[in-house]
Formats: sequence, structure tokens, C-alpha cells
Amino acid sequence: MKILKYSRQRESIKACLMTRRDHPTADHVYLAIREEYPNISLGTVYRNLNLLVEQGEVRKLSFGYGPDRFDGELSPHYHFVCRACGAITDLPLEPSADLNQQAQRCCSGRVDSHLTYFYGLCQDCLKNV
Amino acid sequence: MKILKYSRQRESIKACLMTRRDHPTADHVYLAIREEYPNISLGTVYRNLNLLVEQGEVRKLSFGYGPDRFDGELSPHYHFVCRACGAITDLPLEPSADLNQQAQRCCSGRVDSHLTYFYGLCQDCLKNV
DNA sequence: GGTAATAATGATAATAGTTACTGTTTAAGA
DNA sequence: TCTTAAACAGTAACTATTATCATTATTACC
Repeated sequence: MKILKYSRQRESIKACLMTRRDHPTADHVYLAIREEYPNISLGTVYRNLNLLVEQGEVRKLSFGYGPDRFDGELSPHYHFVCRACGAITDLPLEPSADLNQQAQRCCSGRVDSHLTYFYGLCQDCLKNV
Repeated sequence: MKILKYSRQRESIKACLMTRRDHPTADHVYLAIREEYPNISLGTVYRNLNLLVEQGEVRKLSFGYGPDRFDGELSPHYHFVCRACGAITDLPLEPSADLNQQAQRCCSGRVDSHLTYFYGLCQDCLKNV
């Protein structure tokens, strides 16, 4: 694992992700960090987010549409995406090892992991139907 | 569902996806269709692929990296992605309804589906390790 | 503490993938 | 056949992200 030189900006980005549960985009993080470091550039945010992902301090979530999201919660869990408002919430559910085994049974290669997103309507959007 | 006017180009795109199992990108489809329609434009391919997805005649696969892939196989199934070569193969495995129920138990909204990709090494890449 | 080496920065340009626009062509129904 | 509206090819524009580069900040060593 690459050794990084300390940077105030990266610490701030990491702290930002640790304290929020809304799975922000790079741009959301950029806007937040600008409160503290008005001159930070979007490129710096992207670079540091990717570095943090490499170091395993942050997770990146890629859905099929829109920008990537970032998650400071490291415990293994799934995500739920609201089809109506796009909100992303954590599901306190351990990733299923059994699912990997099921896939392994019908796969000619070696399965080592899976990525799952659940879809539906969140509590708030259910009310407005 | 929107009613579409017939187009030779769209038929050709659909036929292309029905006959191949390699989950091509829009650009792959574009190159293939150009054999028959040398003047087709990439925009037309994208527009028709999206129309076919809307009509439910084709599925779109979005991984976190690289361009989207398209799948003419409509039966419910999962996909396996090789980390080494990027090849995508179908897994003859029914999407798990039980997994949705598990997620529902710990979700405050309504879960109606999930999207799962399995990762690992394909048969060919396992040999070259 | 001072200083040299080098990694990180801000600003900006470049890129990949995709969608939008525009004038022309084509399908479909009267 | 004629009319209308959708689809087309070609191209510009857009979104999200990465790369480049001169400047600044961090670290290690004296």
C-alpha cells in the first residue's frame, strides 16, 4: 500500500465522509470542504477520494446513472436506492456468503465477491404516492 | 409504452443483440451495424439501444467503470465479471426473491428488486495466473 | 531551526461516454 | 400520392472524471 504524505485537505475530506450518512458525490464533498478550504479544487477532491478508496478508508458506490457516491461507513453492508428521489441508505445486512456459493456452482471461473444494490421506494416517497 | 415507428436500423441493432452473448458496448454494436449500414451514426445506436431498453426488449448493464453493456437475453439471470479481462458472462441463476425479503426486513421503505454483479476470475484468466 | 527533496495542491486542459440539436429522409396513414 | 411526424446522419454539447503543470506544503536530514 502506497505511503502518503499528510495533507490537511485529505484529512478534511475523510472527516467529512466519516460524519455524514448521505453517501455524497465528489461534488457534494467539494462543496462541503470549501467551507473550510475555499480554494480547494475539485481535482484535489477526486484525487483524494480515490486515494482514500485505495487505502480502504472509504468505499465508492457506482450505480448505473449519475455520479459516483462515497461512503465512510466501512462495516460490510448493502445499500438501498430510492427510485423516486435517488436517496441512498445503508441496510444493516451482512453480505451473503451463500450467494457467492450459489453463483460459484454455475460459474466456470472463480467467484470471489458480489456487489448488490436494492431498489424501491424510500419511506418518504411512499407517503407521496 | 411509447409506440415506435419501424426503423431498419433499430431492427438490425435488436437482431445483433439477440445473436451475440458477449454483452457488447454501444460502440461494439455501432461497429457491427456499420457492416450492414455504413452510414449509421453512433447517436442513432445510442438512441435505439435506449429505446429498446425502454420497451423491455434489451437490458442495460452498468458496472462502475467503462461504458455500459447491453444484453439481448431477457430471461432473469445474474452476471459474472472477470476482474482480469473484464469479460462478462451470464450465470444461469434465478435472481433471489429471498434476498429482497431479507433486505425488506431491515429497510424502512419498500424494496422491490435488486441488482447484483458477481466478481472473480474467469476460466481463461485462472489458467494464466 | 534551516534546507533540500518530493509529494500534494489549485487551476486548467483533456478525455470518455453519452445526450441534444438540426436539417434531411423515411415510414405510415388518409 | 400527399401529409405529417418520427427517425435519421452529422455534429455540437454536456457530465463526470482524470491528467498536466507550475507552485506550495510536508517531511527528513543536517
